[in-house]
Amino acid sequence: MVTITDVAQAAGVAPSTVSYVLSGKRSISPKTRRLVEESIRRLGYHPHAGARALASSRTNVIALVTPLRSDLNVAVMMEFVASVAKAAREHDYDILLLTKDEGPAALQRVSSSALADALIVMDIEADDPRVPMLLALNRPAVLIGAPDSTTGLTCVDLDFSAAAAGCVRRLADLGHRSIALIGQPPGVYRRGTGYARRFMRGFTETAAEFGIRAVSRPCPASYEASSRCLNELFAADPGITGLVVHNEAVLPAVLANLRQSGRSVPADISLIAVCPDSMATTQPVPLTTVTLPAEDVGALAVEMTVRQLTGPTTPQTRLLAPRLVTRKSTAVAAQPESEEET
Amino acid sequence: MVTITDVAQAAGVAPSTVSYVLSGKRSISPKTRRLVEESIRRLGYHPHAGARALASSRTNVIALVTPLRSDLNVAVMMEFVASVAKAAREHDYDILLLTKDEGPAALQRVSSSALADALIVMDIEADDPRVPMLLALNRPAVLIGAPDSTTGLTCVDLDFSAAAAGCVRRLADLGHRSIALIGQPPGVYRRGTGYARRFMRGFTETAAEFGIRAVSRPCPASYEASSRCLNELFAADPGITGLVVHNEAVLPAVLANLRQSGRSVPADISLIAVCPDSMATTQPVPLTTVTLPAEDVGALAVEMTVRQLTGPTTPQTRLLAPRLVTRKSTAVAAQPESEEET
DNA sequence: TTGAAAGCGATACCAC
DNA sequence: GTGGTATCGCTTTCAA
Repeated sequence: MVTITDVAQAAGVAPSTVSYVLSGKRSISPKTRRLVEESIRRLGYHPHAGARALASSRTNVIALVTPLRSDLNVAVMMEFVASVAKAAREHDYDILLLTKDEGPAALQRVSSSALADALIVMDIEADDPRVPMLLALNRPAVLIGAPDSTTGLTCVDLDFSAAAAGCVRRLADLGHRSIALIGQPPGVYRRGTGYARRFMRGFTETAAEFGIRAVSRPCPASYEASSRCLNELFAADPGITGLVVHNEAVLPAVLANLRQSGRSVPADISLIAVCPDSMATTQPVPLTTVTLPAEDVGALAVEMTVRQLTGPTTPQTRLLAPRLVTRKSTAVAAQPESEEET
Repeated sequence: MVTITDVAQAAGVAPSTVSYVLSGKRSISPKTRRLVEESIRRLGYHPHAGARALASSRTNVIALVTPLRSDLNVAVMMEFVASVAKAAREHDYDILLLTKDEGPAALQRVSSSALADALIVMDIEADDPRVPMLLALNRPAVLIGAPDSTTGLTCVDLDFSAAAAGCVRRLADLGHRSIALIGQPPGVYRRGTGYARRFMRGFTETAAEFGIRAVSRPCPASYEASSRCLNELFAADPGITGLVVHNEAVLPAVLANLRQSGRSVPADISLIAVCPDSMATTQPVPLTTVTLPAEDVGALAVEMTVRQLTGPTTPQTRLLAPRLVTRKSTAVAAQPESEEET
């Protein structure tokens, strides 16, 4: 193994000098710098992470806590994880992967054993057991998502409320007066996962503002459930012409159902999906979607983490704007028979 | 911060004794053990990972290299990652997450800086640039997947060849004499990703053994591409009654296409999909699938890693058997008119 | 601008 | 069965 001493000897300087060249914490003569850097490269020196952590109390590792088994939104989840991983590397941090099932104790363990300098925690529930632990740990932390009470917490999230509002506004602008939302599986709301609730609330409220009828329903991830859900929605309001689907898994099922029941998209029903772009283009009709800027969220989460690591910061919650991408599943509402044309 | 010395003092023993209680590397009197364990719990002691790594040259971390951005098989990928993470924790290891884009240099970095004791590398290509690096590093490593040459490597993978054979056999048993395969996107084959090739080869070869006609085609992940692909397959052999889809992304698209072209599943076409169970049940017809035992693969990869860490082992490649789950998308082939009934 | 040396918190060897 | 202590490789203070 190549140590700092080896490098120092090769360069004819003291180990401390090598350390300073690496850290940039004091000025080094150009000549010495050259010498040291040369030796580092020649010997293929990489500082020993453990030794460094021990001496400096910093690991350059961020723990990422993510719900790996959640069937919901696997693709979206993955995008978050990927963007966090990428952003972390850009700041010279590595990612230690913890799963949500490990619970609050895992946070404790990682923090106390100095495995990571900071934590990024995903899939936050309304009353998440990991939150009090996080607060107690007193380590830099960023939540992706937000619990009911965000006091003392730094949170980043998509503005799901705005996403829902955007969907409703678009449908309203197209002349739809009766719209429906197919939501996430019931369990997601039951657990109080923030984004699902916020989306549904935003949907209902914005519809109210626009004075249009809106019904919504959670929907389990199976074909039958989605048929049932769709039927219930149309039973509740037969005049529905606009549909928002906030449930990736049943997206193909919903489209198949609509077709089978003789409703064509977008002629009869305008549909907006909340999903990654990749899913939008593998459906029979390219879907108008609200895209969740996972890339930005990940980058921002890392940035806020690094900022906390660099100096004191004040807790804040930042909500990112969603993007509405228009494709071919939305159209102007058919003229209702009751209204007369001028 | 609570150190081993604090615990030792609280328990009235030497630090080394605490260390031995923890590691079990020498016998401890029941009384001392109680005393020490008590103090550990009371003080909430967790050994400092860096200090431990420095003194013992072991980190209890496994680096997992995974292609986070690959659009293909996100769900399946995630299952692998999840199962590796879970299995690792069961062996008291943590996971350091590296992405494939970081390339071979990342392996080098992680190994040289002693961030991890071993590596698990996913999504291996025929001539993967990470493989020579892995060989050079001389660290315990397990590949999930396999390159062309596996000399000196420990690999775990699904037996995609057997998976394909299983599909063909099933279709043949049901009386289908003309079958087709919709494969992964062309890029996957071009990169020489082992599993895709092995599946396609297995498909063709087994069909030949059974003396039935088989055509296959890669398929890009878009609706249009999948229509085109389907058309081309039927153009190549209008008599196709059995279809294997080894491409999650276009699965809904293929089903929609079949329906639109008036072919019903399973009456006219028997379909077997290679995908996670969750996708099988959100389609209009519950799909007969070949399920990839991701859970087992992850567990086995970790186990083989840990074994290497524990003692000397001989390189070996292990292929796991796929599971064929019968649902409702497969049926006995319609009696061809040309053959007469007895 | 650089060097010497004291820790950081464990492990594991050597004594007893 | 237990204790003392050198050691791991690096950072950072103190001195020059």
